Amino acid sequence: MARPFDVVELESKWQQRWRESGLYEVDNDDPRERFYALCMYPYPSGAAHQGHVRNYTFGDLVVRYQTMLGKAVLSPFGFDSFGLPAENAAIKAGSHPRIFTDQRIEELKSSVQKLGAVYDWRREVHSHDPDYIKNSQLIFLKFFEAGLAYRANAPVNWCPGCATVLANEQVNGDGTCDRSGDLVERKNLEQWFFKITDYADELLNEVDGLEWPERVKTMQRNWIGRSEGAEFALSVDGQPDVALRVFTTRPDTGFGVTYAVVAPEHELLPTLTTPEQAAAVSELVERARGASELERTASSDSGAGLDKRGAFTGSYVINPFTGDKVPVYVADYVLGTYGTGAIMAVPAEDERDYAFAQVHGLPVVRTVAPPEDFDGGAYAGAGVKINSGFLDGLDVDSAKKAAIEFVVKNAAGESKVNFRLRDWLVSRQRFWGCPIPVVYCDGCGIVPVPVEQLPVVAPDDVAMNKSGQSPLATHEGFRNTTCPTCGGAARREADTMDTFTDSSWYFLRFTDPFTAGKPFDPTEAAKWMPVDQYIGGIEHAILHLLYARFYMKALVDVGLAPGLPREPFKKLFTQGMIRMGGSKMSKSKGNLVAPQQYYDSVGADGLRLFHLFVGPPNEDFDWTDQTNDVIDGCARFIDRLWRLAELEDVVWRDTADESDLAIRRATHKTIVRVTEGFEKWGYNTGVAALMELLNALSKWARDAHGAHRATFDEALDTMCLLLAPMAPHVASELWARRHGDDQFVHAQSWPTADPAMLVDDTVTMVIQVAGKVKARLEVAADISEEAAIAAALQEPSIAALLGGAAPSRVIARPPKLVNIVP
RNA sequence: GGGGGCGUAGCCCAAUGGCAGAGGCAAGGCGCUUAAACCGCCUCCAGUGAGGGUUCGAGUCCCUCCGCCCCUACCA
Repeated sequence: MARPFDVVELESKWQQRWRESGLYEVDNDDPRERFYALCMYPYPSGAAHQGHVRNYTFGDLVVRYQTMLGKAVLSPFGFDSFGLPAENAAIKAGSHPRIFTDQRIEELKSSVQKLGAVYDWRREVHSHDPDYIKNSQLIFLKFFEAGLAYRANAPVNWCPGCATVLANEQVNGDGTCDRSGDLVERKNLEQWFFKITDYADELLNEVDGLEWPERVKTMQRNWIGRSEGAEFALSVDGQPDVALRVFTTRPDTGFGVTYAVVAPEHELLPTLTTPEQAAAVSELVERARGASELERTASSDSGAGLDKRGAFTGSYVINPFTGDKVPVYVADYVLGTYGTGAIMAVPAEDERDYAFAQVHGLPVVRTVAPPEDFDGGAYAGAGVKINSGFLDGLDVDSAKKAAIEFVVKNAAGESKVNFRLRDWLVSRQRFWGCPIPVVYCDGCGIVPVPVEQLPVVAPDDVAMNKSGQSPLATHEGFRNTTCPTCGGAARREADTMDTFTDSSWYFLRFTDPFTAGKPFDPTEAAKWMPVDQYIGGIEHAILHLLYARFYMKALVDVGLAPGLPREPFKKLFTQGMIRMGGSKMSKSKGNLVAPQQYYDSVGADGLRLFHLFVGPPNEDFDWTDQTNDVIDGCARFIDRLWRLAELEDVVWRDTADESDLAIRRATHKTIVRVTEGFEKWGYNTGVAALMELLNALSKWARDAHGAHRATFDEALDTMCLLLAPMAPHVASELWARRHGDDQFVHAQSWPTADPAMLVDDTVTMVIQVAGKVKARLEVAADISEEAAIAAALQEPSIAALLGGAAPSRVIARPPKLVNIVP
């Protein structure tokens, strides 16, 4: 595209001037009202792609807009610089992940700066900086001290491709690794956990008060997965010392329990298995152990394969409600990790139990009367209790309460709340992460590394591999140490922490990156927290946001963040994703579109305007063949504005006339529309409003009728101000050309509309008959209801339609509409 | 299976329950030009996925269905 100015030169000039001006460097004691705007800090994967562009454009808009509203806006940037891709790349290249990472950081930083996004770079943070590592470790030790970090042998998700353990959150629904796509295996290992489950209730309850997208809030609630019910014991027939504890959300269905099921991992399974059934049970257990999650969850609807996925143990338990003996099965549809790992099965009121019962020929006893027209198997809805002894006639909710009372008295029961949320497994058998700061001593056990010895930093000469063993474990110099307590020989922990631990507190470090010796000074952090506006992708709706919320609460509780709010992010905005050819634009899909070519042609401003204009920010959009044309269109808008500002052959009039009034009104209405766009994340309509104003202004200024200077200046200055957050470079340049080279448009106040300019003298009033538009009338804007009705009825075409008959009803919404119902 | 979102012109998208069109892209035309591009001006195009309901009035609210997308899932 031929541009009326040198876009590359202009943009780099202003980027330099912003840096030099320090306009967006804010100090913690800034007297202005504070505002903390934050985009999720990125993993440094190389030069920016359109997803970054979109993200940081929105973030920059918030920063520049809030600044023009007179606030001190904290706008920090940093890098989530630990992680697998760098380690894998280093293994491949035979180099060190730090080299790779630092390179990528420079690339991403440079392309973000070329976007014209402004940050307080003095506060830049990298997760892999020794200082950051030290503080991450200090937090770990505080968690350990408080009992929030613990070590346990646990079945874990092992990804053979990544050669590491994964958190539950990193395993896909089909049992594959979120990152590599490999099938995840189950292994028992000694691992470090964070006790996020201690906060399950708080994490759930406080979701309600967050100004977050409903969708994200729902996802958080579902992930935490609170279920209310009862836990009680089933006594085992013939084994008086053994009881099988089960959890249910439907204690009211107790009379319908026709069998029980334990998970293949259940500790009582050997006790329950009779010699006759041993072969069948062990076959089932082997199958379940070897089976991937994928196989294990397959065909759950159809019931196909269920015969092979369950086996009778040979034992019976007593249904405490009926006193009946019911068989105990082992089946892989019951999970060892949820509830007690055992269930009471009620085929009549649970679909999975029903499908299993059908296959294994187990009886079905209804305890809730289904609706008359019900013809399915299990009925899980509301209704009246039947076949349920003392519960008969009750509704489900009352019956639940009564049944819980019953099991409390008769079956060692209690009402119980279970969560789907598990403790957070933070150990990773990888090199490029924050080392876990503990040592193991034969005499003293687990010993935390003393704070004054932090950070524990990995040596550079570690052989990285994918053997599944932590690379640090192979480095004798690192591994062998002395016990801080007894001075004897000890071994360092060789695992590193999940990188989600780094991203769980970086927003706090940003508030106070200068304090040494601790993660942040609470009084400094309290000046900015919580983050007023957090911006990021929907892909972080569960993991990152949940972990960060947990960290915030835990940091307060362990005393590192006294006085700070327990929720870190007040408002959250999740941007829509960019699709291309039907799938998400991503590095792994190889369908990235780099911004550089656009920086060179339409400029960052043109590209920014495109991302703002293409549609609502929270909605996805498709990058198509037509997209480049639309981007050109956005640059064309900038060019048209430029030419108008530089237009020389305007006929200037000395006095204002009616046409000036129209332009002034258009100008002030545009202020309202663009401001609303900023407040309601409707940038697309804001850009459209600016285009509209430019069209009107351009036509008016070029007309032989001529323009009045003050009107023109007001309109053009207003456009520069409104565009300052959206297209900051060209807005800066035009402002400086109009007001002097030392003038910054971004140091100006956001314009406010004159209310007098927002009302028109006359309005087109629509006259409807029975809801259909029949006539239009130009009326005074302040017309009364009576006058509007009178005018409508007097309108000849309306009078003719009514034929002299009195209308049965007239609805007037002056001055816009009168609706006559004949 | 559960949850959420979307469906308006050839395309992207606007419309506090009140005239379906603000803006852009594409297409076509005119002007400018030796010509083209650029630039300026103009034109064209849908009755809102389907069907019900509420209302004086529905793209908008409610219900059913269709299509596409995202998230989630043996969680007892």
